[in-house]
Amino acid sequence: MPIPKAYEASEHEDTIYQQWEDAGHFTPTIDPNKKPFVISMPPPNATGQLHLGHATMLALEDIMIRYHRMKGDPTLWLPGTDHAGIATQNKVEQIIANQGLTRHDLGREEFLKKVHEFAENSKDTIRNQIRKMGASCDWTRERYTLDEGLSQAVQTVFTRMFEDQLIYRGDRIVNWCPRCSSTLADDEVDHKEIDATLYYFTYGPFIIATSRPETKLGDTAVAVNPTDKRYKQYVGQTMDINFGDHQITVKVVADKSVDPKFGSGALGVTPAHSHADYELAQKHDIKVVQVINEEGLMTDVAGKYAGQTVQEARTNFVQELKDLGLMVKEEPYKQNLSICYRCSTSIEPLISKQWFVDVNKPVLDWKGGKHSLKAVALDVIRSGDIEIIPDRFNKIYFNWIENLRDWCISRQIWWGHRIPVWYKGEELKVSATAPGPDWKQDPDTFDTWYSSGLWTFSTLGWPEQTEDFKYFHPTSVLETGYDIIFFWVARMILMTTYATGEVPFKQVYLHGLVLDKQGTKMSKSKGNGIDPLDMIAKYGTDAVRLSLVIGATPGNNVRLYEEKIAGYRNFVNKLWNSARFLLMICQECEMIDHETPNNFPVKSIADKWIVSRLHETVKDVTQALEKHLYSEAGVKIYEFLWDEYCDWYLEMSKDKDQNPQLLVAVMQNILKLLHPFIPFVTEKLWEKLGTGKALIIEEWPDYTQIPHDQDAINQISIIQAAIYKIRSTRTELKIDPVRKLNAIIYTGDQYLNTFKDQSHHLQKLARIEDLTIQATGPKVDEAAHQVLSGGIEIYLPLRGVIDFDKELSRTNTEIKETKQYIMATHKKLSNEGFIKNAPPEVVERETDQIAKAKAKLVQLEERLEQLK
RNA sequence: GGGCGGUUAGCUCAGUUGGCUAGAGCGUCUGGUUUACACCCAGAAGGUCAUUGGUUCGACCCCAAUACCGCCCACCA
Repeated sequence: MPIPKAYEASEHEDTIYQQWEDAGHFTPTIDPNKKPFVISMPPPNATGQLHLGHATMLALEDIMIRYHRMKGDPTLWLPGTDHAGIATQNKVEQIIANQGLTRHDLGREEFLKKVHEFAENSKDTIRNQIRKMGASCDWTRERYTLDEGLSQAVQTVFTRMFEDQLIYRGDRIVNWCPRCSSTLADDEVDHKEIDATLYYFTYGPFIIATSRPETKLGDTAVAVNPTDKRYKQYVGQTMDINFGDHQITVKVVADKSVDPKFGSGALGVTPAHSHADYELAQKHDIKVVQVINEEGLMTDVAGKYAGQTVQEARTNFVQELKDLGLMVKEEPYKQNLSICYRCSTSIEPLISKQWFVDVNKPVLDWKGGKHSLKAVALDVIRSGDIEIIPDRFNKIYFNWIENLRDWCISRQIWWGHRIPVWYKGEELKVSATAPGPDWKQDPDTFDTWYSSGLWTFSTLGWPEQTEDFKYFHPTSVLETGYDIIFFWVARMILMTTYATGEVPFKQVYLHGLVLDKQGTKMSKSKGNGIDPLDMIAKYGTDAVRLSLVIGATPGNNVRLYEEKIAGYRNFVNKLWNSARFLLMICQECEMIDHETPNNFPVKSIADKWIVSRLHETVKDVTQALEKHLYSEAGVKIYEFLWDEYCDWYLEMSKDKDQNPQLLVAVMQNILKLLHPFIPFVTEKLWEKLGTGKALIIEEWPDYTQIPHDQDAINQISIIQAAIYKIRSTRTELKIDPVRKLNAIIYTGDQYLNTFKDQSHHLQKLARIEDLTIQATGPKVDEAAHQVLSGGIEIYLPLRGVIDFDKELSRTNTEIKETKQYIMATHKKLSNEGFIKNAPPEVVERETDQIAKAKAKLVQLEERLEQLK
């Protein structure tokens, strides 16, 4: 039974996946004699849906994984999910908000139960969606950041850092999100430009400018530039400033960071609510007064404004300043507002007691010395222990690490790993469980990235020295989006080098963002998003995978649109149908060799040609994959299948010298090369055309085992050129494509045998009835005339059909073009520098080309004479 | 303010050690039921490779500057 005419992806994919998984093909065998290939899957958040970013990640990683598995490497792709502290908690808070509830209404325990339920549900969804993408990851090793073992790892690392005094608790200025009621790390703060007002008002003897007048109620200093003559007299003084009945006391300090040209040149310093001011305060020993609390309300310090929101206080205070006649002017001002990366609420910098990781303390044993986390994180890239692809991200990474401040790791949200610290009065103990009665645990949880920073090794059983950890760590490649380089990649490097003394991975491959056809970011609000699952349902996973991989280069964004996916669906169908054709011919002759792949029984020149081209393709694809050039590898095999195997070899096979064994042998190799890219359709076809073993665990082709014959390539190329010429001549002369023509070809001596051997292909593919092939011969009247490079002449006798004026002008045009080419090439060849400096093979090629063009020109000119 | 990326056919993009007369898919046009595939086949039209200068025997590719588009970091109150 022939297979159906069109490939219906949805009918096969789930079954095939199930077969792979049931057969255990995703689980590697540990072999101490072999070097493993390992990827830790970046864990999707346990919050819901697979999006195109995940799809890209899965497609690329699955290509790497399948390629290495076929190469015979013990290959581990470890999947999992991330509890995603703030993100997940926010999601659930939104859900209960619909019932008019807050997490505080439910209480910690009850709320966490709800989040847990939600996350478990999402995990199921995500797991199935990862399977839909065809990801061949080892589900037997699936992990979740809140698993028992991973929590153990978190506690162990915290304890060790605490003992190394790398972790400290202290009052520091932090980024506070009033809506999340939590701190955020510096890189978890986004920025948004807004139209704000810059207020200038009288402030004792100064006029100061600020966009946040309400914070001035918490000022403890005024800073001026040391060179600023206007204010020199005040420096060092302490003075009281009155706003009506409200008084503040400020110290006047000089600091060169103050720009005398901005505003009035005098800066009101609010150490508790600005990072920059906080640093000034540290430097000049300035008092810190908190005027905004953790709910975003004014504190008692603000006097009559106490209890008001920041916004209210601003409006009211501005009004009061105006009433008092203190307001000097208001200017429109572009302010770069800090907002929360999870809920877009405006961030309040404030002072809070939090846990920090010291990134500058040299406590880490690394390459025979003691170094800071920061220093090691820089060293691993500088020394090449870790390679970032593309390497332009090195600079971005260095810049971030170099400017890294101590990392605030405590969060006031509930969903996450609890900080393993207990208090009893003034006493403090680090312990996973209560050290005894009356001890109270720190209410805070860890920054999500603290636990995901351990992902490559916590998932392998660390802190136990498990067989998995010893064998599979460090991992080979970390593949992820460039938008996550700071959040995650940098954190993994910091945490892993500290905890294990190893790098987490040897290479980092960064992919770009998926954008729509106009190049804008896809988002729910814009409605321009493409749901990968819809596309899978419509076009099949294989097509979706190709559309995300081909045309994408590392670190660069890709645009995705439905027509593109449809195009790759067509490719998948093309493959299906070429296999269908093989099955039709092989069914009769039962000639499929299931036993000895890579046996290439060549008979004809065309056979030698396709095998040689297969050799080149296997080589190109393999080398591209080794260099992480996935798009290029995909394009190469795409073109080989469609343009050469189908359009030429298959067509040539519809003839007397059909060679079914070879057709199948080549197809088997094509299926292998394509399998990492489009695993489903290739596995399906392998059932019919393969060896009986599953394709997923077949051996990757070795091009050195495939014969290569340059002469066969040259011979077929010249035949193809002749066929192209005849076909285009027909179109130009508007000859009915169905009509058979006669042809006379003068080949010269070199190609006489080639043309004679291949005459049946010429006849068939160029639709030639009577074909005369000779080395030379007389000019033919009333015929279309074409000359191939090298002087091979083709006559198509068309008595009464040829328009001689047209033929004349066509010949003239071609003569002109050929002359131009000869002149350009001649110029190149008569340039001494070229002969001297260009590689010999380039010079040789040019010499050869000019000779061929000259031969062609002679023929064309003779023809012109004849036409006149 | 600092840094990065992009600019190649109507659209989306390839073009990795600088060397054939710059390519593909989609779209357009002309034709086409040939031993698979109309999700197909054959052919055609369409490009001063953003601009200017430099290096080189030779530049889409390297360097410098400019313009426009996009992104990241910093945060001058």
